[in-house]
Amino acid sequence: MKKKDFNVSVDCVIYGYDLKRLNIIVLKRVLRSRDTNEILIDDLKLPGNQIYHDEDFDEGAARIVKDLTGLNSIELHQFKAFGSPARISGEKDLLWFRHIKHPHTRVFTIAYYSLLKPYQTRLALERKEHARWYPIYEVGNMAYDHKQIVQESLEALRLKIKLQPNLIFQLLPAKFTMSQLMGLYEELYQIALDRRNFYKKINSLKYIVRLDEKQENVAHKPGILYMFSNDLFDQYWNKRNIISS
Amino acid sequence: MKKKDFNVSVDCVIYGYDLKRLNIIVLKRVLRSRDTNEILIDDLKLPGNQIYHDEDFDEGAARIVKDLTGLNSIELHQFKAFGSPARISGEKDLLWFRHIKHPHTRVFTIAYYSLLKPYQTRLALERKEHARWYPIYEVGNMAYDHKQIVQESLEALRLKIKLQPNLIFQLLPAKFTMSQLMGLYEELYQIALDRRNFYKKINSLKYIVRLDEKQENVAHKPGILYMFSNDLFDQYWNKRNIISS
DNA sequence: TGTTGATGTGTAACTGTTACACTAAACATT
DNA sequence: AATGTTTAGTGTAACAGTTACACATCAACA
Repeated sequence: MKKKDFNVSVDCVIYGYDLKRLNIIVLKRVLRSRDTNEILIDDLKLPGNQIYHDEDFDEGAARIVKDLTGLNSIELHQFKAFGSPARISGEKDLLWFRHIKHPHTRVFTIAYYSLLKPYQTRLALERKEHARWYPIYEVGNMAYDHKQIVQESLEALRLKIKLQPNLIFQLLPAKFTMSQLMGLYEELYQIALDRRNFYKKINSLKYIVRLDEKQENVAHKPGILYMFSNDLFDQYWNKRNIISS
Repeated sequence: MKKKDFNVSVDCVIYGYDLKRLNIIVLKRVLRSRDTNEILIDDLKLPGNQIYHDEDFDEGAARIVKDLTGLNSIELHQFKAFGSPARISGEKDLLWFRHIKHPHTRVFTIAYYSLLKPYQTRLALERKEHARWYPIYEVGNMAYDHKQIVQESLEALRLKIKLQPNLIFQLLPAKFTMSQLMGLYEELYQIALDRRNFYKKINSLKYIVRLDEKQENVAHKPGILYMFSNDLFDQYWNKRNIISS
């Protein structure tokens, strides 16, 4: 790359599960005409920022999560760098760059995802960009190539959780029922699971411990509560077979 | 990032299996003192380059492989971006930048790995950097953070092949014996496998077909030759279980 | 007290994994 | 021609995990 007409940024796909649907945090991108006040752009983008001069990618991503949610020490997973020269070439994107920001430059972005509990999170709504949770399977077009970034983050997350199932509990409350865990698997992988087999499977995992408590105030038979133990996970988790069938 | 004092490059970890050891392509980095001709630096680095102004990461990586091996249409796998401000801070690295190249700037790199057959590959040795195959488990210190990049590429590759075992055949000749395939698994994962169980497992995979041929000119019982069928793989390959044990 | 709606549970067939030891084939050596 | 060397090829039994499948239970509410 000869001329330095480009920027490097970090974008985050932040996941949350509200016990019904899988959501991500999106920001609003709105542009009004200065003259007519007509809305020229009104769509969604991912939280992201250019990284600072002496900042690591991981630090940049942590800063974005912190600014947005106030949460420190959230686990971040870098999954891919996006840098196609064409990634900012849509009509709206060019318009946005022309009216609001710097002249259009090539923008590389290092994409991250992270997992958190939406009901324990207050979004920093004071920002002009109006952050909100959005059901991931309902996101339509987004700014730039952010739709693609979301899609690839989902694939990366699904894969990651197959390999490190402990991560899924970052999306759940500390105490959860079997149905809630199963519902999350069904939502994340968009499949239907058999309840009896699921119970059997989970019961065989030593690191998910059954508590002596039940759900309260539900209008049906209350579920038994379980919790995930990180210590037991570390103790029991072993690598799987090398050659997959 | 406020000042644009940085560059973006692509580095490639190119794997080859010579039926004995797993190798990667490395380049020599040599610096001699202008006055005394004393060797100041003599170590190894990964093939890599800054990307062109209008070039995709994938294109940049393809260009590196092409320049080095003459091979087109090699599959490339982006696995991580490295961009820590400290990644170029070793004594030798700073020396190298000072004497030979630009003033030291922050360098981001998008790292790729790819798989090829070393015995079908002629390295472009005319380059001053003297490319060569190097057994991966014997690489010592490398320039910059390249040792770490190699290590992480290996982990990414091991994972990838667990999930997409078809890729492993890119490292083998079109016709191979069971022992060769098993040897590659043993080398890649640094484990010992049981031959009978391995044979049973492989025979159960419909996409690995037994040919009516044997090894020739070997000083022992010749092995039966097998080949991998991409078509059959696509037909039979299914996703595995969601919740890993 | 009955209705509603989600929870909790067992078995049998099947599939894949593990551990384990001897014979066969080709070439090399004498 | 006989022998040695080296690697290839093969089966079984115990075990572990996966699948498919139907009915009784409990809490809230009307």
